[in-house]
Amino acid sequence: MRAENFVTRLPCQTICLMLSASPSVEHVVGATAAGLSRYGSLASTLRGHILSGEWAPGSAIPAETQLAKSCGVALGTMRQAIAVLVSEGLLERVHGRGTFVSNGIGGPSLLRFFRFRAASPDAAATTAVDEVPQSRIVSKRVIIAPPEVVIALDLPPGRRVLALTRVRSLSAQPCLYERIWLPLPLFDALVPLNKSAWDDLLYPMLQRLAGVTVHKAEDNVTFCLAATDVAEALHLQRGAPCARVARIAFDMAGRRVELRHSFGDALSFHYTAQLR
Amino acid sequence: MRAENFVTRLPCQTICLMLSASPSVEHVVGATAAGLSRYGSLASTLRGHILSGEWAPGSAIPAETQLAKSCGVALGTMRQAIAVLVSEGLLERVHGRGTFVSNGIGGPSLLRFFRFRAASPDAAATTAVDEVPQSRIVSKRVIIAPPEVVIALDLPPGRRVLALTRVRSLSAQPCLYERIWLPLPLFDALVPLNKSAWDDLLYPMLQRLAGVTVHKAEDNVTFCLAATDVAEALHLQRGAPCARVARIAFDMAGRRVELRHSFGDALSFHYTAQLR
DNA sequence: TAGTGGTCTAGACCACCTA
DNA sequence: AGGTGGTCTAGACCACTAG
Repeated sequence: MRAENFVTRLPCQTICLMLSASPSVEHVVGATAAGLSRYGSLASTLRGHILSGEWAPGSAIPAETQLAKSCGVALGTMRQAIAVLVSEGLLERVHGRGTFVSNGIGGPSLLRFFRFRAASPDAAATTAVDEVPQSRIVSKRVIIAPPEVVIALDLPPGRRVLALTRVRSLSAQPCLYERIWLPLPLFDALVPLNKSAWDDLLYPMLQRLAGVTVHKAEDNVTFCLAATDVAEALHLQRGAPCARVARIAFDMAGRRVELRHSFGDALSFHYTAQLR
Repeated sequence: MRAENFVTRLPCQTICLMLSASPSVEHVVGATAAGLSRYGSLASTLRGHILSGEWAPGSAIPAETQLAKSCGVALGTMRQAIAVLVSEGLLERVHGRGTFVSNGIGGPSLLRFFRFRAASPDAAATTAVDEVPQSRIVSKRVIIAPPEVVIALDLPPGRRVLALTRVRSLSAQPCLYERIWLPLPLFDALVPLNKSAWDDLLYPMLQRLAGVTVHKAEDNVTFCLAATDVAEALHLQRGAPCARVARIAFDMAGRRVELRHSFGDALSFHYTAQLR
């Protein structure tokens, strides 16, 4: 239970010493350094510390100078290793304060490209983005993963998932109907939760209760006609045009940790993306 | 020595001005004089060379060592400056060959997130992406920019634009109906072009005939009901559900150089985006 | 073989933040 | 004031690509 810095630094030092002491054998190592540059190996080592939870999300990692010294490399090399993880979004540097493990993406930041005209008559819509929608869990049950979920989350067949449906509202106006699938046993901790115990934002809950940090997501926008449950929840006619956003969320290790289908009234929906 | 630092800093700015050779780069000068880092100033200088056309898209820039020497800075500093432009997408480094000015984004790469189910029954759809749609210009005329275009392209009111409509087809099947607005006089060179003289891909034409490199774009996805012209072009019922992608394209200097509204059958449309 | 970018070092000093 | 990351130097050697 000792997550102290001194303890965590030892394996790094060991590996680094091994690499530098016998240059002729340095490519033999399988896991960390397989024909990699030195800063690449260091990046892998640091990544390991993050993924193992040794360095918790939000916490500061040791200073560059300290890391460089304990790994026996020049400062610039260690900075380069850190830069790799920064570009991956795993670390964040703050001038004068330190380098921190990323907290992942929050719920609101994922809504940033997902707006509703109804909430803001003008096209600017920047104000509406800041408003976090209220969420109400409609149903919650454990099921065997349906084929579509098995494929999207790359699960072994027969795996159980926690299936949620919820309605999200802006200014008490229902605007999104969501079906969410969370793989088990990863999210076992969420199964006993009462419907009313869920927060408005899911991802902070996943981090707090299951230790899973959502770090990346892929959205797929399509169009469909409202099924009965969608229509009822959004106060639409059955068969009304709907926008559907299918999202796959990834954790820091790149594992697929959530599939979500969000439905909204097609005519009051827009989605923005940057290319390049 | 502190004195040494001041001494070494002065000649750099002198040489940089000499390199830029055109005092008309006011956006550079303003930023340079302020408390910018040295590599930041160097980056601005390099950017000026690219935006002025002195370094043409696709061509190699001088070697790092040479640039560093002529600017009187250490190699590492020049590398940092180059890295800035690489991260902006203006430069691309190729190990062993050189550093090249970016050619911008091609037409196909902008279609990468814009796919049609009809063309590929299964969800993978990677094959269909490589297929470049055939384009047929339906109409072409010069008009005063409508209010929406004025806003989207940030034009002075009363400005003329070249307005195009075109139909794009995959395997002879019309799948996209596009309205395109190009600001004048920037694209005056395209005005006299015959309808049949247009290529399937617009952006390479913009570069070749008007010297404008499209470098970034922003897509906004919404849904609407087909107007008469859209419906006819796509062989749909009037009022049928349509996906609309409103795209604003930017050139290397960040100017808005195109507004485009692309319409497709909503039921055979999907759009993918990565978050973070 | 010559030229390019890529990696790495061992320092120095600067800018920023917190206490 | 003391710690953090940010900038910069002046070298060295390696890896890749070309003629």
